Amino acid sequence: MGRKAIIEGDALMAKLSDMFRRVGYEGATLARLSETTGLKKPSLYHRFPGGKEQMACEVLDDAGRWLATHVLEPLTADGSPRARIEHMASQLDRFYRGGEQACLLNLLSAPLGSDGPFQDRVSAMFEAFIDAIAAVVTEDGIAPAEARLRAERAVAQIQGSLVLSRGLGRTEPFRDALSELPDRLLGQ
Amino acid sequence: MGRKAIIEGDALMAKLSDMFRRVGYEGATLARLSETTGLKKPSLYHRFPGGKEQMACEVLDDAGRWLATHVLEPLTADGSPRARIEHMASQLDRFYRGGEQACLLNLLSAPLGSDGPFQDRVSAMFEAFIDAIAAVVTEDGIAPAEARLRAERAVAQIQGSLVLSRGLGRTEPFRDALSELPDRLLGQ
DNA sequence: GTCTATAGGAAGATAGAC
DNA sequence: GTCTATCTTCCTATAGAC
Repeated sequence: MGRKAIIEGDALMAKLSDMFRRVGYEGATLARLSETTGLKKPSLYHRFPGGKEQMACEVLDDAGRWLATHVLEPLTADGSPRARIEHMASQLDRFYRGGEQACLLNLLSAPLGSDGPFQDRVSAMFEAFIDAIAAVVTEDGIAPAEARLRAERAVAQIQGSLVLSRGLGRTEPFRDALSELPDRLLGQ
Repeated sequence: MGRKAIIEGDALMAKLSDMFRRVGYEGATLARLSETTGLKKPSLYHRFPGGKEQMACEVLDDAGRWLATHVLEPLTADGSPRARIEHMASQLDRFYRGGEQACLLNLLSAPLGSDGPFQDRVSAMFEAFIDAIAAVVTEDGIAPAEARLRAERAVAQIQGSLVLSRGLGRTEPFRDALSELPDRLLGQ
């Protein structure tokens, strides 16, 4: 029962993800990534031969899997559309730590018109998020085009509330966005 | 009528602002700032003795003045609340180049809980933006607390639509957010 | 699979000539 | 007020011992 000397897979990815979400891609230097994980730089390169870019890609893929498993799949489960959306809101609250953690999709987005190494992953994750929400809204009797519009607006609202929470230094905007989510998606 | 050899105040600030909005604070290296302005690094330091941090501060202040003059002050002008909000939307469309330019307030925000050199400016600008919108909504007969909530949501929607537009590589989310703005603020 | 030590280059910033 | 040349620091990345 001795304490693990070396960080393992899940905890490692969590530490890396934390850093990227806190200071962004450029701000996440190898020195900082090394300090937060307890692994020296050559050890990080041993696990991620592609360096920082590979770390960010794997962190993004990890977040994508968490999103799919804990947020999107439950949207197709049993229960009323409203109950499922409320469940999604509570999962998003965990995902973003009550609004204290920024979104990787914001921090790793390339400038519009260019294409950074993460752009395909980012846009695919946004699309998957929007599609899953739109499906539930459609299921509740809203026309598909209107449902998709509402889903896009909801995703934007969540992203923007995270930006605003960070900018204002308080998490109320994020928590308000979550609480407003069911009515905004299913209203009238 | 000879061409100016050296870039002047307004054009200089525009170039710097462009770069910060495209690649963020860390991505805006002095080499890039030098290339885009046509001024060598020592010339930039001559004009901004505080270096990159001062450049970002002045760019932020510049944006704050533009926001106050072209977006917020017209909100207190003549005309119906709806007409003023529609005018604000068209000014925001210019400000963000139809959704193609990111927002400095997003790119220069410090991690929640810490306080970067721009955090005071960023939160003050967000507050001013929210206050100005809330005042118009209140003027239209909405209770002050509800008006402020709507204003916060609207600012978050705009910010998030910019994030989403960048992530998806298309500007529809931003333009949709602008068109939805009047109804969302003044509805029922 | 981890480490110490270091290479090689780009970063922010400055000295001093013109 | 601009420039060439340079400084120091920090960055990503690797060599090679254990």
